[in-house]
Amino acid sequence: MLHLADITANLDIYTAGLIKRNLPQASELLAKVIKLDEDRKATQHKLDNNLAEANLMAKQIGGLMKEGKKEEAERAKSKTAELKQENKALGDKLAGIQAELQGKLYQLPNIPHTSVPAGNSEEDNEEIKREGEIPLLHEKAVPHWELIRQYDIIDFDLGVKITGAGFPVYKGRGARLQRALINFFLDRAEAAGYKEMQTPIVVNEASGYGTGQLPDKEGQMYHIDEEDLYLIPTAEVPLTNIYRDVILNEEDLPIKNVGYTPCFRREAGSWGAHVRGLNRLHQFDKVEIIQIVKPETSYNTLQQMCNYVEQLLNDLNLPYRILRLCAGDLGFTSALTFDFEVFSAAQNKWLEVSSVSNFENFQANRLKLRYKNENGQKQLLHTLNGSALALPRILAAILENNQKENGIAIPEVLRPYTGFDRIGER
RNA sequence: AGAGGAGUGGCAGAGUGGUCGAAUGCGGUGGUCUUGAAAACCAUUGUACCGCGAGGUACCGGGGGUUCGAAUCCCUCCUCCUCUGCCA
Repeated sequence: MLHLADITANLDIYTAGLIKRNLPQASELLAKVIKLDEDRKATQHKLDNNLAEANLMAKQIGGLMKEGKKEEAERAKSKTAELKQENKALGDKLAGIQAELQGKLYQLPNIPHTSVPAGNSEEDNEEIKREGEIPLLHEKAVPHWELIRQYDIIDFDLGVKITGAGFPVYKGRGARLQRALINFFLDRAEAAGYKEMQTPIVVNEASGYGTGQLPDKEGQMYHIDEEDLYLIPTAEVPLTNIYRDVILNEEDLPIKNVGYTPCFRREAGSWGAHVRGLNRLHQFDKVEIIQIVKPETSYNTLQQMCNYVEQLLNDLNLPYRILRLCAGDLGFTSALTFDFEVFSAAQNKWLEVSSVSNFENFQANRLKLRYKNENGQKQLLHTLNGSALALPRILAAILENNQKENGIAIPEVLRPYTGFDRIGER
């Protein structure tokens, strides 16, 4: 959520930022928000004054009662009725204004960083780096959805039987390989100074609002009606909401946490012929890193997190490219996002496996996540996160890129985790 | 899940209708004393909003209600504890 005082102080920047986000009516939207805030202040001021008066009268009545002046007290009481009614109306009005203001603010996305290219769709994303060699596959090479059948390591039909489409069953060496990747990612993160956290994978509404999945993306999350809870679409939600309503000390910073969780996405409407196999699932595993840092260091941190992700891809020996997302493709809460895509050779396709973002204080403002600076003032922090990494597409790329005529070679770094160096015929 | 009990400031813990934003203790911060430290003593110490300021308002688990007035009474939800039941 954008910070109201910041908007007022830097109206031009915010207007331009939202226009870049393809919100041509930004100026009117912000004017409305500012107007609402002014209304809020005026109404609250009036209500506060009235309440002060009512408090005073109540005290006087109390005094009169004590002195035994019952009649005077009764007379004073009758005078409060009108004031009370007025305050009730003012209170309702204030609540209405606040709800409307809150609603408007919730609908405003974060403003893009200056380096974010203009654009409407993924077509306009800027490729800033390409690394690694695209493997030459043998003649009979096939996409991963063939390979998993051939080697019997992932079973979509079983998933359909148990649950439905998009919930695969990992079997034998397939399961082992996935577990190896999870452990590899967690160990690496820990070595890089991230603290491992195991969180709930079901969250309440407040958490959804805290990181920005709610109010507008509820269609993307599975909802448990009975308890009014949501299945997490990413570990970002629980990992970051740990710090909701928290005031940190300067020496606690930076916060660096990592968590492995399953993630659940309804992906309503995004299914199609181009999405096959492991490319898009309703349930998938992901290791997520988050950082909470002082505002002035957050872009260094973003770079550092990108370097970290890059190193993982290098170590897995996967060809990848890095994209700077354009304004139109940028997530609602993000100021700057780098997407990492690996090349899955048999599909001849780039697959997004990580998204590393700086949210600046957008989430922190919703979360009320602050720290006490050296002057004792409370200041909003910056939050960042990144996938490190998302499992299924990494798996797809490993399977496709490393396929030989007699099996699939396991990347060196994973062998200590898998305990085998290839996946062969069943 | 059923029965009972409880949720108060960083922590512990008083307060059951009116000078209570809240006693007291611990902790924190500043100071006195000391070569230094400890102890002792003095002062100070919640959050948010409005206001240039003086100051005002709200907050005693969340929401609603009764009352001139609510931490205190009522309703409701949440959480924790004890006992019973169930269970990985």
